[in-house]
Amino acid sequence: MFNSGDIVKVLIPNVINRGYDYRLVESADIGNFVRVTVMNRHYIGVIVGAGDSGLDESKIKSVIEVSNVGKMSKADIDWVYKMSDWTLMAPGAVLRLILNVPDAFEAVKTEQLYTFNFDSSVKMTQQRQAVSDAFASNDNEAMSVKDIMNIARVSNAVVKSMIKSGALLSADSREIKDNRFLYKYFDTGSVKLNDEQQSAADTIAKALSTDGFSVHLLDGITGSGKTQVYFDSVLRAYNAGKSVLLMMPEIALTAQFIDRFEKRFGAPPVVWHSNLTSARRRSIWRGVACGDIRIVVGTRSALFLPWQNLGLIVVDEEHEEHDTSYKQEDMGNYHARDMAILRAKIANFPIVLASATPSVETLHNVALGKYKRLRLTSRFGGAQLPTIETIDMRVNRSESYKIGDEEKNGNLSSQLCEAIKDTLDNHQQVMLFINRRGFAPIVQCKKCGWVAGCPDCSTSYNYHKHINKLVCHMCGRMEIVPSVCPQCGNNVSMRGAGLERIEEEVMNKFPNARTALVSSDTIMSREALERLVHKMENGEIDIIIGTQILAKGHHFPNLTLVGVVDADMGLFGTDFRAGEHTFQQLFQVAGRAGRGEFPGRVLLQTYQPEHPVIRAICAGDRDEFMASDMESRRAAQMPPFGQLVAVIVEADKETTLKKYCDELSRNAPALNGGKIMGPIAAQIYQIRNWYRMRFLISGNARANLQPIVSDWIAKVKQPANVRIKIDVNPQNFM
DNA sequence: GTACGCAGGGAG
DNA sequence: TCCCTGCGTACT
Repeated sequence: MFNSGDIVKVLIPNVINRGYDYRLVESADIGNFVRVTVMNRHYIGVIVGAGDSGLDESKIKSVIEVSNVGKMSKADIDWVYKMSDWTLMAPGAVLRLILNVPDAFEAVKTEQLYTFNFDSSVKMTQQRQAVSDAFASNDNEAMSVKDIMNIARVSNAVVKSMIKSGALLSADSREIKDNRFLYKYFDTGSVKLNDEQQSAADTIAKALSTDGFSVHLLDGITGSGKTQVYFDSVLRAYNAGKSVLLMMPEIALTAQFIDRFEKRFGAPPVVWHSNLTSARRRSIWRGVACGDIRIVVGTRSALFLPWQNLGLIVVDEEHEEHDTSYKQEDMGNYHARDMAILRAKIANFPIVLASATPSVETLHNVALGKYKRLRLTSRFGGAQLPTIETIDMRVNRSESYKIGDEEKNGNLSSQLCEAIKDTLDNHQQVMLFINRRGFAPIVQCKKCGWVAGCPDCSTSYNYHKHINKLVCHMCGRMEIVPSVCPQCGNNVSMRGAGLERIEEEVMNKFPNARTALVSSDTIMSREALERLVHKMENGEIDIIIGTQILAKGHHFPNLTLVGVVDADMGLFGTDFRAGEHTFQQLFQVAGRAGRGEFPGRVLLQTYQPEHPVIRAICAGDRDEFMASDMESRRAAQMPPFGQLVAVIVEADKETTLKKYCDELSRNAPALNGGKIMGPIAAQIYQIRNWYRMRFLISGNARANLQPIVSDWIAKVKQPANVRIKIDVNPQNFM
């Protein structure tokens, strides 16, 4: 406890900051949020300890006020510094992840708010639908124009026109009541665990009662009942007075899941995700900060809520796919799973990882005895696993089709087409999986070979047919499609196959089938996805064509055929995780088929049926594949047997970049049992008009690479217009 | 991160 | 001479 007149160290977010000293004018404690000025601007910071700068008294400013909006726990402060050590982000930058709800400390502003008029007969466009979805995902709570624009990702013009047409109704600006998330949870007794589930639940219960750190891998295929097992743990921790965080992929936060939660606990969960209104965000943040909200179900950013007395974290589906599209990387380079484990370790409580496809790293830790594995083997309702076969595309060429007089090369082999036909004849549903958005990945001149490329990124443009534009999948830039080649004036052609081209082929070959397209371009919100799931369940769709967005967790009993148009796509990746990622993706996709009373069939179109990944999928043998993948990583000293740190250097001029990289190379430290590789051009050399080079630092599993890297970077003076991104344990190598 | 101050160069 | 721009620095 500090008193008026004491000098305290305040960590400030939004600054490359290790803490500044301020003088208190009232008493406060470590963890209190305080308002201070930095260069005449106001910031909310956190008291992290006694002041130690040794600066002259006259230079030290006073704390403006101590906030009464809860406190940050001691564990969270420790965690911020440990994350900083691990990721090499400044502690202030890490704190920003927690203090990213700027108006949590502001009085409620008065703004004109609007509600959605669900009775309006205004014509629905895709943009307007997105607005409708935005309201639906917040229970039609009144929103400001700014909130609507942010959440629905539409322009001001769309909102204005909807106000004018009466699709949006003016609501009063009102004070948000802060008590709407104060649910009481109890066991409704609606679920009876089977023996296997009960034994897993008991093991976690024991860990909870002994009050120490442990990691449990809840390992079971979809439908094996993992959710009810960890629900048991959630309730135990909650009843013991602890707070509980349930992390899951955005896409899995469905109405179906919320229903299950409510059925088990008598009230809905507090849900935290990226599309909340600012009022809701503030309310939940404050509720968690003062300990009123003790269970939150959310995406990985929920890890950064100001938790009080956190006593259990559940990470459902640990390897959340990174969206490789142009969505801005929201919070720097960290791995949510590892940071969650770190958090549990600091505060000494158990953590549960639930997955159908655990990562190689996690299985390695199981093998080392660091994590405890709890297996669920029986599939609920006795549904059978699907049969998985390959179609060798070297001998089974795809069939062409005609549009008007034009003959087009197809992408679906006759074997796959026949299987589709049989399935449709049986009045069952088909899923076609292709992990590439748009119509064609390459737009090229047939004569001179010119390829349409994004001027700001070193990638080619993708052609998107439904908007008839060229789209850069790196930065999102769009351009009109050239009618002729800008170099030689000849015709351009669309090469390669994306989702939309497959749709064209399907509609041509199966004109009577009802198709639906699912990708991040067509499904803008969870509500849109749920509408589609609904249609699928009601049998209003025969063939669903989609990207990996389809791979996760939906249960379609009448879906009996899954066709993977290009199973090889992930195999040519250059990094050591390519095999694992392909396996997990195909494994999850395959799991979609035959989840009801009819057996499922999965067909993989491939040019290399002998590839170990493809063979492992067909054999349905996850453990076998993981074991062999782990062996090759051991041989190559790749994670988890070795460590990697990527240092990406970016500059707006190539000369600056080269000069700085040379300087770094000259100053590269000697590494005992490791090496520094590079610089090489980053996998994507140019993004948003910045040039990029990459160093890769490797070391053995016990090496402590972070201090070596940070000393190295600190040693070389960094010029203006150079950015450095340090990625410890990188998941991809862009 | 970002505000600010200084140095250098072009326009008047 | 004035002002704009680019770069470097410090922020408690």
